Amino acid sequence: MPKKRASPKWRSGCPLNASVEVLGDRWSLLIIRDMMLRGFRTYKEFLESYERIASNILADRLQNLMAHGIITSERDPSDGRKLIYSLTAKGIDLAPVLTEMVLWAAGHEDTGNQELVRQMRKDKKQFLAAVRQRWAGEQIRLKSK
Amino acid sequence: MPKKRASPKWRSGCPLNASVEVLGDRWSLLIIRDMMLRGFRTYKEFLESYERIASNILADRLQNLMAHGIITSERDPSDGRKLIYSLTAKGIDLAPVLTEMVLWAAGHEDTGNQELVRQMRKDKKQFLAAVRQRWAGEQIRLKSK
DNA sequence: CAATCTTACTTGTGAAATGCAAGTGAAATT
DNA sequence: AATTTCACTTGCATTTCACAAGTAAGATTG
Repeated sequence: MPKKRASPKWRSGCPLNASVEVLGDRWSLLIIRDMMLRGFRTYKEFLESYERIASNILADRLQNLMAHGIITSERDPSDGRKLIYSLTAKGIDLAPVLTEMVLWAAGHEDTGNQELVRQMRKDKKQFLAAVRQRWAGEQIRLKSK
Repeated sequence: MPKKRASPKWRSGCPLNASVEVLGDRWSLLIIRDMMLRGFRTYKEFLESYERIASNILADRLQNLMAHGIITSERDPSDGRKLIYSLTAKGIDLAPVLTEMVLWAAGHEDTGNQELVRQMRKDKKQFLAAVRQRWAGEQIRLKSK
């Protein structure tokens, strides 16, 4: 179900172009990966992720993802400093995109994380269902502290 | 089947990161779309594609895609000025990635090209088979001129 | 409850990527 | 022989990115 355009105008009406304009940079999809696969939900967690995004870029990408309705944020009720970021339905729907990108690279590049790849290859549908399941509750997991 | 790494080192071993490092810019996937879906095969065709890539960026992206084994090039036997670009098997294997990106955007953004989207939604497998079929011959189609 | 620490950012600055216009050389066409 | 086409380069201005440092609000500590 198409919605109003997030940005005033696309370079073109091609849906692939729209995806590229929203997600075609070196960080956005990694942030989504961290949320989807690793359960990261705070700025600090993203900052400390392996690829070492710069803090200003992270702030910018989070704003962008929110502006496009892919994630939302809310205060952590148990710690007023924290913002908890969540995937929206639109964000969760990126799971198939991430899956295919992972499988492509795993098949053609020298990469690691074979466990994830095995799981994705074994049963793509089930993997996607698991991601949806994980985010279905939408309750904020508090750190066990 | 993992191969030797194209670039000396990735930011991380995550396959998603590898994909993002190779394809995570605003043009590479559009070039692949033009080849895969529209049958474009020359520099001039890419240059004149709707989104208007700059000539120096196009040259750079084609080099990059070749360096990563996603496309190859050869002289047009019937016109020594032209280079004919072709997708490799690795490039063709990006079809599922493109498909999911198209379906995601078509479902969540206000985009056009509904015919393509309908076709992809109707039968994803068949659509992928058609792309493979189209590129299976690997013969150079000469312009009917 | 004041000092310190955490968290989520900003700000400043240099480096790199991008975009635009114009040019170049080899091959084809007229 | 002159012109056109093709696949790029080159030069330069603009934008984005990256790194380091700083800041303000809220939480924790002694």
